[in-house]
Amino acid sequence: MEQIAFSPAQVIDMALRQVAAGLENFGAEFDPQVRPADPRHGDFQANGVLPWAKQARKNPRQLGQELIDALATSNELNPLTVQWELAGPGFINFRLTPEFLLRWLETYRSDNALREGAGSSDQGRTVMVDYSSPNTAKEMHVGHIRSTVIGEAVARLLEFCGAKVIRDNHIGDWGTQFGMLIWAVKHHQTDLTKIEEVAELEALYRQGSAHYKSSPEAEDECRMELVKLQQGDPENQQIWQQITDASWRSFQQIYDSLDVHFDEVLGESFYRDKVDRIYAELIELNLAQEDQGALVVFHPEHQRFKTQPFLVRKKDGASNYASTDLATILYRVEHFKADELLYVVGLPQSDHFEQLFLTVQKWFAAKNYPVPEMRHLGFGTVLGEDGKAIRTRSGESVKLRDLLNEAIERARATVDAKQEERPEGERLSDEERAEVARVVGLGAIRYADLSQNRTSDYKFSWEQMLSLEGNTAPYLLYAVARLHSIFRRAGYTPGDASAEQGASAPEADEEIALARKLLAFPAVIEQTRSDLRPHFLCTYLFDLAGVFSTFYNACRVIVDEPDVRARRLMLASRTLTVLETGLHLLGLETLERM
RNA sequence: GCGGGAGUAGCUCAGUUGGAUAGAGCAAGCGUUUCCUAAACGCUAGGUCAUGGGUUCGAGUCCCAUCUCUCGCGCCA
Repeated sequence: MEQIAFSPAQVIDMALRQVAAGLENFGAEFDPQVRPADPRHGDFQANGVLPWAKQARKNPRQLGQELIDALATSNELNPLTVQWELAGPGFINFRLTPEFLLRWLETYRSDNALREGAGSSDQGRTVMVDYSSPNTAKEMHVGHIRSTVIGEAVARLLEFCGAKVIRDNHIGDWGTQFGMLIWAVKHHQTDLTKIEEVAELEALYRQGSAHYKSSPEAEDECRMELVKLQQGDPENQQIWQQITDASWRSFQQIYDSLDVHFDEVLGESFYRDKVDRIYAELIELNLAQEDQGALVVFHPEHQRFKTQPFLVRKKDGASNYASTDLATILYRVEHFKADELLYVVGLPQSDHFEQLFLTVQKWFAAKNYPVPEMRHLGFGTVLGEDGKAIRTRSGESVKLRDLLNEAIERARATVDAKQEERPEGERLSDEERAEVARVVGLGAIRYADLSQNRTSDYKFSWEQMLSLEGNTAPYLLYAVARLHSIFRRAGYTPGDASAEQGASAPEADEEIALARKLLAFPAVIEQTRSDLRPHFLCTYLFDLAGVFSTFYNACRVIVDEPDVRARRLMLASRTLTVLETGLHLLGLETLERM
């Protein structure tokens, strides 16, 4: 039996390339541009003939005809699994047959099967994802949610595609604020080991900062504490360590609730003894130069960076985030053998990363170090209802913990309201309601963030993200819960092969539409992976849930005809699997009841 | 001043890198439940894709200009 490929689009793409390579009017460099198509036209379309014809100054219809004729005689594609035709100005439309849809659905029946199917694309690749990155002694706020949530989704996606992923939290645990903090700790006899909330550290910081500003002598006192810390004074070192530990205990609570776990937490302090080598190599290679007392890198070939400096060492000799970021990249390549480095950091820092990557490329090339693929996964700002960066009424940044708690509370209110509408016997227990509220509330925040294009700002709206309608977590979670309910009632376990025994190929319009949507999953994963924009996956899951609802409304699943019932159970089961797999990739938990 | 990002339906947003008649959701209006979760589904209406030029078989997407908003631009990260 012929093997069923995970990605039909890829098979079509390869077949077209193969055929084109042997044709005089095409060639090996022909890119067929296979894309998912509007369902009216087919499952996939190849657009590549048009630009090719344009460049060759030939008639696109004629070239297209030549290509599909050759495809027909080549045996690259089996006409029993896929049919094609030339359309419009020169598109080639491909339509998968119902028999193939059935066989694909029989093959890719579980999360594991999907994982295996997708897992070849990044096999053997080591990717480090740098995300979340809070500063110690400071509360995590809304600004961290995007980095944390997007970073986690990206990490999961890459794992799904077969990469070895190293999650690294590059915390801000070194800097001038520690002078003030240490001073405050010493003058308030604080027991840092008892601290569980960063808020207490923030209070200390405010005291230290107030003192710092009170007089020139006070300023010197704080600065002295910083100098002692930097010189390795044991007492200050210990206080610093305790501040870091206390901060981490607090962060950990949030990470636990979000199910985010890091493989490494190598903050700025980790690299402080690794920056001297950076200075030395950059100077040796003539990449860096002294300028106004500081060490800077210019990029003469770059419009802006020929004059806008990349400042790698301050004039007082101290390192900054440019130097530690450079040291970090070297470490990630030398120690972790990373092939790809991803930075989930806000878009305002794009200049920094552009300069950073440019510098690394030149430096590594000159030193013959392997140059990793580096990408800044920038994201937009979270805006309040007024369209400005989100703040509390008093003008402070919104604490992440408060945000998460409020989401759960609001979800709980909705859960309770919905329960009232149900008959007595079908209501959830108090415990179940709490669980539903937790999953829906946290899911809503996460999904609202991920379903938005990463690079654009987005408006934070409780009403919208917790809405039961539209492209939201509650809608999708409900679709999942409903599917579970179907199987409970029918007395089957989702994915149970015996329930699907003897399934016939999809027939009704709604069945075919659902099957085709399910088969679009591989292409969506590819697209999401290549751009690392989770909202592609979100849009797909929302569409899938909608197509399923239409199917579910039109086609009764539990019917008498065995083959029809088997195929509908199979469609329902696959929808459930794809929805759950997708939501889990995004970092959402799913529910069996709600 | 230089540079980045953005401007698509009343609102919130998609639009797979130049492809087929620009799509969703909310809000508005109409309809569907003796039937597997109505937290659902179907239908209607809603557009000069900021503005003006240009490139070509073809532009929301590319190039130029203009307007508006926003964010960066030497010792914070």
